[in-house]
Amino acid sequence: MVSFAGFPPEGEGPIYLRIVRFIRAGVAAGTVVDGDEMPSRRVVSAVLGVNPNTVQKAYRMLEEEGLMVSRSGAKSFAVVTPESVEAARARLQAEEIGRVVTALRRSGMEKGDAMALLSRLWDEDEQAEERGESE
Amino acid sequence: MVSFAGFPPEGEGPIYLRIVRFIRAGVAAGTVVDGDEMPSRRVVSAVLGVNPNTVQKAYRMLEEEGLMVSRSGAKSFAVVTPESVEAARARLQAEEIGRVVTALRRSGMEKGDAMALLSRLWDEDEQAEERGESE
DNA sequence: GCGACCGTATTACTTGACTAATACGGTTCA
DNA sequence: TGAACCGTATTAGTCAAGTAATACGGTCGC
Repeated sequence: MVSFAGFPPEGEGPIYLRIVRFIRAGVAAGTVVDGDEMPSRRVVSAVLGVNPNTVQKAYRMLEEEGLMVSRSGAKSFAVVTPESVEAARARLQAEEIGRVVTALRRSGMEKGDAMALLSRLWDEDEQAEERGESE
Repeated sequence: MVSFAGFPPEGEGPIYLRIVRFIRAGVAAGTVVDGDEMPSRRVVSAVLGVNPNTVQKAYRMLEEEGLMVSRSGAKSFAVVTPESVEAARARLQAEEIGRVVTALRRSGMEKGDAMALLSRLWDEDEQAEERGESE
């Protein structure tokens, strides 16, 4: 059974996305294995103190990513095929960054500048989120 | 006088940010020169069919970036110096990467992985161009 | 000085994202 | 079969961002 132990009580961003991240991290870390039973929406909602629909939203997203399967009325299970999961995520991420790489190179930016810019913006984004997005 | 001719009628994101981008692009492209008079909030609002406060929000942001100056009761003028041009271009580029940073962080990626991915994609894009490929 | 225009501040409306409340039908197993 | 659990759908409440409505005081040219 997939465990939600260690789920950060406070965190960044919407709850349902934090759930998605948590499971994805578990998959990436090997904590979640193929065929693992996922706790029901109601159980997770009780543990986290949120509404079952919030968990449902997360589970739906995970299902669309191919990381779990659900059948109406029955239990849900994790689907972990490391190659396809990693490949799919890497493709999405590469797509995102690829557009920017092309745009930045076209504008005459150097690789080192782009790296530094990414690093700085990453930290800023992190701090902004920790602060609650005000400025 | 800075012109809003060619302002895209439809576009992505909030209106005030599109205005900011439009002016930044003009500064970066040299269309807007130093000391250029900026059309008043009311004039721009009439041309674009939005509320003066929407323009005000954009102008305020441009002022904070050092791209224009405003005095209560008087006209507003563009400030174009080598520094401000560089600032405008940097802002445009930062916006590009900023979107990716948010997307990648939202997908649960670590900073180190993002840096590595950017580095790899940059090299690939470089090599693709050397080979004379087009997209 | 005074009218016309300017930038600015305050307040309220609209919309979408996020979450919750509630109800419905399917599956499982004694 | 029926009780207990499951996933799912519909609807409503909450909150922040974006935009609008309105009013205020400053600047400028006649």
